[in-house]
Amino acid sequence: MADVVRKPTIVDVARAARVSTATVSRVLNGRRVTDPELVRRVQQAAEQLRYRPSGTARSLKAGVTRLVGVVVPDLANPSFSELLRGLADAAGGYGHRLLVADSKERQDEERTLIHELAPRCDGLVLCSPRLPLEDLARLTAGPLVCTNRDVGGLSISSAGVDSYAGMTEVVRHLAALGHRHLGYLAGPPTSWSDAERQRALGDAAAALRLRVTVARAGSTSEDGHAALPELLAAGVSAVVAFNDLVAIGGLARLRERGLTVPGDVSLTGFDDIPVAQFLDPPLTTVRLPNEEVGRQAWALLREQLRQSGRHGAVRLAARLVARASTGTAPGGR
Amino acid sequence: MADVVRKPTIVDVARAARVSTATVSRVLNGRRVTDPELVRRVQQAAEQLRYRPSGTARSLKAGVTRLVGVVVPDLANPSFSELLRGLADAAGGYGHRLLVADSKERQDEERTLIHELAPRCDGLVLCSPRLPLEDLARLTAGPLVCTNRDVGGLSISSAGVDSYAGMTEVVRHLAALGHRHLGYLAGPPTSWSDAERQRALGDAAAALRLRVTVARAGSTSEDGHAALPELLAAGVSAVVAFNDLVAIGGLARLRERGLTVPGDVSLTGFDDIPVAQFLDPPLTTVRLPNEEVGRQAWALLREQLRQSGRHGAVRLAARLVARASTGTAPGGR
DNA sequence: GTGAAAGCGCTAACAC
DNA sequence: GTGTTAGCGCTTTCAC
Repeated sequence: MADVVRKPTIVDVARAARVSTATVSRVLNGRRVTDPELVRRVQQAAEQLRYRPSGTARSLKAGVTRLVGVVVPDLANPSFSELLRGLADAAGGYGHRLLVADSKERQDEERTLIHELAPRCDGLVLCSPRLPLEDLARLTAGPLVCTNRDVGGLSISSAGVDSYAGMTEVVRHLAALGHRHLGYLAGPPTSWSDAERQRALGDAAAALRLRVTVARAGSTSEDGHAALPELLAAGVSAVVAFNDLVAIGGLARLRERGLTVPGDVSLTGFDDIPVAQFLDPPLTTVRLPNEEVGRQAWALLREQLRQSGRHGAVRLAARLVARASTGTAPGGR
Repeated sequence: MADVVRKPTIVDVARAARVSTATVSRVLNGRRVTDPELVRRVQQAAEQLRYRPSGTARSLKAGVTRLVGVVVPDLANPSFSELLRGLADAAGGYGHRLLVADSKERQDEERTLIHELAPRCDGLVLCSPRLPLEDLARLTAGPLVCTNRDVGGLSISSAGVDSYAGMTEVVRHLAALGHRHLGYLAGPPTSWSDAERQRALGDAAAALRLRVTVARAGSTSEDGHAALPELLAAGVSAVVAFNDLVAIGGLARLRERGLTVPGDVSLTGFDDIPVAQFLDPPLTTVRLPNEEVGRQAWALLREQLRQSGRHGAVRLAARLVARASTGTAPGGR
């Protein structure tokens, strides 16, 4: 009448080794057990039964899960993959694993996921959350870190990149090359990073007396490819893309139109994804330390895990990487 | 003497609402509770205490975690991101979440992660595991699915892409264009997918009486960029890359050398990552349904979750996408 | 030094 | 219909 499928528990091991469950626990956790005979019996029984202690039971007993919940708008977006890698590595160093979920850029899904993940984790990292601030405010139950997102005056930790400064550099770079009319291929409407970049673009352009035309694109190459003609029609001499992927789509469209880069039109991206430097021409872009953002997110979460209420904000520098996709404006000086 | 930090438990809610814990549980789980007054009291108490049921306790009671452990060699690799997305989506539809870990292409790390994740999940998905077959065989404890990996005669489910057929198509395509000497930019040495592609390349080339030169590259654009000269020195007329990223690096190197594609040299990738079609020239490659592999992995895992021991194998078709990076061989007919 | 037993937070039989 | 209670698998006092 042996249960064939049931996983062996500590009781089974104890019975097989003819010791108490306490002893099994002690042996398996390296606590002091003097009698070598008992140690041997326990190890042998555990081995033979292929016993694995239940992580759930351990978590319940310990009161912590050693799990970090992560909500991402799009798992397939390279920027988030990099962030995830940094986060996984940093948290892993402290024995914490990642419970990852994809919100597919949808606010309702994001809300649902947050509520579902929170009770199963020690803390949450929300990557570029699309949720409005007031919703975020209601979440202040457990340890929480937001990345690349303004958290207003809320007592929420945040880690991110200084998109504003990065974009300012881009505009200055283009202005110095004589461009007077810039086109912007905008990102997802709910993205705070996009709002931030657009704000920097507007401010810097105003200060330098540049014209700006904005076309709604998105976050993929298809989006950039589709939206670029609108900018061309407006007569821009330089195209600033929300990110590298969008820039790549724009670049393809420019080629289709028989336009050369940077001869006819200059082009910039944002992110400096690995392929950016291998494009033709190599893409002028802004390097974002996404992996480091992930690491910092963990550092901030850890602070809260150690002492609840300790929140902070980290803003990492983004710097312009000038390559060959930008050049002097056609009619410029 | 109120504990400020302690999270409220079901007992706290029961006390506050002056009912039993069973009633709290029933109300919160939508079980039948007739007295509307009780319902109201419970809801109010739960609300006010900001009560969240412990996921750990629920898991322990239920005997399942609703968690799927996933081990990936490199989180930042686009192919894995796509697979992850498909897996997350499919599993999410059944209320399961992903516990993701990055092995950084290291066998020992992979082994460690498997042993750490297994006891915390209902099942495991190993993406392109680098571990030798004999190690894999020892893991046959819980539900397990491997992706893009030969599992020999082991009773392990596997989902993957037919790289062999895909690569065979590539070689035939190039042979038809008159190429007689192919160069291969090989992937990571421990990758089974690479071995499979290389085998197909060898077989097809032999059948068509083509010469093949292999250069060790890797999985990144840098690797392709670095390894390409070796192939040029050998005098190949077409370069076949392990994947698109490697191909992009190779493409950049060809341009640096003043060579045109496909005029002087033809080039192919593998994966059809989103940017492939936007390159100059658009890359001839093999489309891999990575997201679908993720979905199938879940389907196979679910089979095992429903009935342990039910394993299967799914092999998805990969098809050649001929674009402009391949053309007739320079001296060819 | 080892075993017995309490208890982590929850759900579901069972009793009333 | 609601309350009482056992028990999920583990760790860790507390007795002996």
